[in-house]
Amino acid sequence: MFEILHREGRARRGVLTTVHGVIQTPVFMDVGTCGVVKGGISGPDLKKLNCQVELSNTYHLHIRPGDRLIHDLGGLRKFMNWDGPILTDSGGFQVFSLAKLRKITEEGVRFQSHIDGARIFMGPEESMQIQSNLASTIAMAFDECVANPSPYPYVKQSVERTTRWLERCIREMKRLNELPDTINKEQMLFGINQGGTYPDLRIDHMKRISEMGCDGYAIGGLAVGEEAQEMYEIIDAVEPYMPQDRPRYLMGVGTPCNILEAVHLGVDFFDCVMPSRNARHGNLFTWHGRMNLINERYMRDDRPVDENCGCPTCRQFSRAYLRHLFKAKEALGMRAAVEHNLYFYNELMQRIRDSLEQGQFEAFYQRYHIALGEKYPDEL
RNA sequence: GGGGGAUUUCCCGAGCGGCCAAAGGGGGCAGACUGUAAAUCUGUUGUCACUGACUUCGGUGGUCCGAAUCCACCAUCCCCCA
Repeated sequence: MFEILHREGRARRGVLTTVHGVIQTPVFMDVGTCGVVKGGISGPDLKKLNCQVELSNTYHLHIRPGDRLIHDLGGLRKFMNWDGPILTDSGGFQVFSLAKLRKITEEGVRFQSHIDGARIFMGPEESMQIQSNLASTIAMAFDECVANPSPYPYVKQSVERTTRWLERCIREMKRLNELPDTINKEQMLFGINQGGTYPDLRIDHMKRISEMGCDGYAIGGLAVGEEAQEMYEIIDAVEPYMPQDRPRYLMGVGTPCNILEAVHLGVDFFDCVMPSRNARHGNLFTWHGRMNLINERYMRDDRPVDENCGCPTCRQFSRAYLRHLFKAKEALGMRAAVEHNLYFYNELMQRIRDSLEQGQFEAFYQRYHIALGEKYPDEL
């Protein structure tokens, strides 16, 4: 159940209660596609980084090690030693990202495994079965994520199919939650809004799925090719049609600025590979903007990445040392960088929540919505 | 003492008379990354007054219209025989 504690403009400060714990929103979910956050971050590590929700992926875990195996070992939470809530993505995004390796029909999607080329079929029922086996807290509906821009007629028929797929997801989940060997019989289901960059398709679709009684609603298919401004316009257009009493999740987004803008527009849940991926590439997020750790200017810089940051990395290592670790391709560098970025993202959300509780969100938004996107200033 | 082979731009290494400021790696520098086929990808890497000019391929001299490429000597390194 979802409860809204405070509002400021369209922004919401809420609490989602789940069988695996309480989620304070707005929240960022740390992405661990294959049952681990890349860079060597364990479940207990995530706790120290103030992670509330871990996100894993249906498609990847189905291919390896197999969802049945994970079921037999007690579910993904036990498997990866993470005792908090998990959201599993449905494989819908792989319909987009593995475009060269798949074929879509009404029934579902035929993928060619990116690991060994084996043919895999995934439709709404299969996706729900896999997610049920993984026993995540929240399952995502199986959708088609379309690249932006895509032609109107294609997006229209794709969205209609995604609606029919949602009906099948709901039916299948109901069935699975009643089976005796289902680990999490309270699994929640979030529906996903699509419609590319066309406001009318977005709104029509949102109206349709909002009547279908999902536990939450996601906006998918954004940050996949369109300009940020266009993304905000879509959120702005769709948000009024999203149920007030359900969490809203903007899938795969994004930069700290994107998140702040979207909270401002009424979104509660976020996830993105950006903090972990950029960290692996030496790119760190700070309150002064983005720092490229491998830049020459940090060679002799004895200071932590951010003097005011409480993360394990900033408490232990200098910029110069981290730069050295990156240059030497040492695993510790990546791990330390990922820890910093995840801590930063979770800290960002904490500060957003605090500001909402204090009625100061608008001021917070004005102060940071530009600054967070800047390049780290030379004088610092 | 005799015979043979090498020496290329930061490093390794291709080039064996014009299309060579010189392939390809590595390293360096910078950029990208948005429900993760991503410890990946892109650009750049002699100098400058940069759609052009100048200096560079161990050194010095030479052959030729033209040399990193051919010749002579010198230097350094490696291998083989004594």
